[in-house]
Amino acid sequence: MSEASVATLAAPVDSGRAWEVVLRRIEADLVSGVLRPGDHLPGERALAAELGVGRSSVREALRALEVLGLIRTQSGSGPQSGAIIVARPSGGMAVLVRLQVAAHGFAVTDVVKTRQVLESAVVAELATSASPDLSAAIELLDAMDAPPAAGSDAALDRAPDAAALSRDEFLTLDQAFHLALAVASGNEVIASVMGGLRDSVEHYVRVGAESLPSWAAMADRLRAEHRAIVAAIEARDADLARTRIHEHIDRYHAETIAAFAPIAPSAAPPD
Amino acid sequence: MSEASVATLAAPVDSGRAWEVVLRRIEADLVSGVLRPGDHLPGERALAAELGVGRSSVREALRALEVLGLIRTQSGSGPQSGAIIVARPSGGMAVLVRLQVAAHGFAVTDVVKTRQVLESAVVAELATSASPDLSAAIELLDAMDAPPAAGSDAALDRAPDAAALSRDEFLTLDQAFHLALAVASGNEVIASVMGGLRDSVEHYVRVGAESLPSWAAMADRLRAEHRAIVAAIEARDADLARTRIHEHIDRYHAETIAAFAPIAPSAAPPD
DNA sequence: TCAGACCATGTGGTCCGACCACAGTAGCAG
DNA sequence: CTGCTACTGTGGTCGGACCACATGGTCTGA
Repeated sequence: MSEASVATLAAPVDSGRAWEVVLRRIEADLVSGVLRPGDHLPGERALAAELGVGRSSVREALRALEVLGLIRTQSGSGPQSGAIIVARPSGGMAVLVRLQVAAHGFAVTDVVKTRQVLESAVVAELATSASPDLSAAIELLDAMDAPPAAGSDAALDRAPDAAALSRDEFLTLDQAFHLALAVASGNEVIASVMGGLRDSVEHYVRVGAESLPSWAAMADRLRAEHRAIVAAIEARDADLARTRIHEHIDRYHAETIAAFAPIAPSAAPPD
Repeated sequence: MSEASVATLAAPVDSGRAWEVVLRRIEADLVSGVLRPGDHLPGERALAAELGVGRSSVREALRALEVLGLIRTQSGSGPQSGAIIVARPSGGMAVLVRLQVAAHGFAVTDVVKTRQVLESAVVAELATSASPDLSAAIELLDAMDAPPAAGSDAALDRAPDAAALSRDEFLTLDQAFHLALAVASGNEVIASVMGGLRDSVEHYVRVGAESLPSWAAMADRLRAEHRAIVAAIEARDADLARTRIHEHIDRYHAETIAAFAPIAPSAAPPD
């Protein structure tokens, strides 16, 4: 069975493209348990020889798996090199959603509405959960509050000016907070989809944030709303948590995206 | 213009792998509106020359886009050949989730839960909508009822009298019904995500359906539940609609997926 | 003996050239 | 005008070649 030099010998079922053969094989190994998260895939050359296809085809399949977030590749040698089955799903869904939004020009309002639906469910789930672990989310909130003089070693290199965090830093933490809630709810699927949706409108959010009359005021309100959401969860008030995060997202996008109204590609690339 | 062999001319920023450059470029064209659904991408050779990368790298990027369900490729010549931006967002999400499930990245229960969240929101939205257009969904329900005592060549070894539709036919219509509800709610993003999630567990559903003691009974119950959901929407009872579709999905998967695969409760790890 | 430089090895990343199968299309022959 | 054929362009595949990189062993000098 190691004789795989000629396709006619080892491939009774061709089933279309060569890279699909590779993909199918890897999926089969995944399902059967031969391959597990953390395992190394055989080298590209070995895989090609084993399956009787060219290395190019193997690479195309590997590329597909990589964008799906299933594997991670690394050049060089050593235990970290090669293609490794990724344990935690991350990124793939985000890329997918972002590209589909880009391709279909899905209305931003629909994306926002979907976020509301998902995040409402997340906080409601957390509020009705026995002992939700909000520590990660709360840590992020603390980081968003943190004045640079707080002694946190993470703020060592940051200039201790009046504005504690830049817009980008704040928005990154904000994104992480929302994601942390989803993760805390234990549903990786929702977390992944949420991440993708957020990514897909990220550009609009950041541009919109630039044109706010007062970013500091906005940040303050967001901080307060975040705390209120967590408080509602901790108070086991699912309905209140739903309402608060719904309005939180509503206002957030109303004041950023709507700020520069038409989504029209204003182009104007700086360079 | 054809001599763009040197990357320094057209690529001031290298940004890692060559195929990522291609991916980024296509995404940018998608976002900016240069590329729209239905459009043809430039040929692989042309794209390679334009971006100053090898054709292999272009192909890897195209492969990524293809598994993501963003493009469709076709050999030969003519208007249908080449890489075309796909109009309907279908397949990509299904592949992603299926593989992640296979790699133990996603729990099937999480996929099901996410469906419940999204579909509950959909029916609630429809129930509170002024004049929801359920005609498409109802047509599908009628088709599921339809007893085409003959003609259905798919019912080869099935009892031709009692079982009107084969399992596959029924499940296809079922999928279409759920999707029709999402489309009727007007949120394409939710519809797209829902479709992908449903597709991704389709395999498990079909296998599970094989082992049911009585498919006819199951089909009857599903039909009744579908009608009940529509009735709740038409009665403008959002809460009832939510409850009904939630339980509908619950039972559906409880009797199929759980039938052959003991799924560990995600929220309650044994400890 | 030990530390550092050095090279052999194996990995993915990339490019290139070649060939194939396929599907239209233009052109020719009838 | 009709029908067939050859051409053209597309993606699909393959094999080889080279690169950059990281590791691990070996060699050399102090």
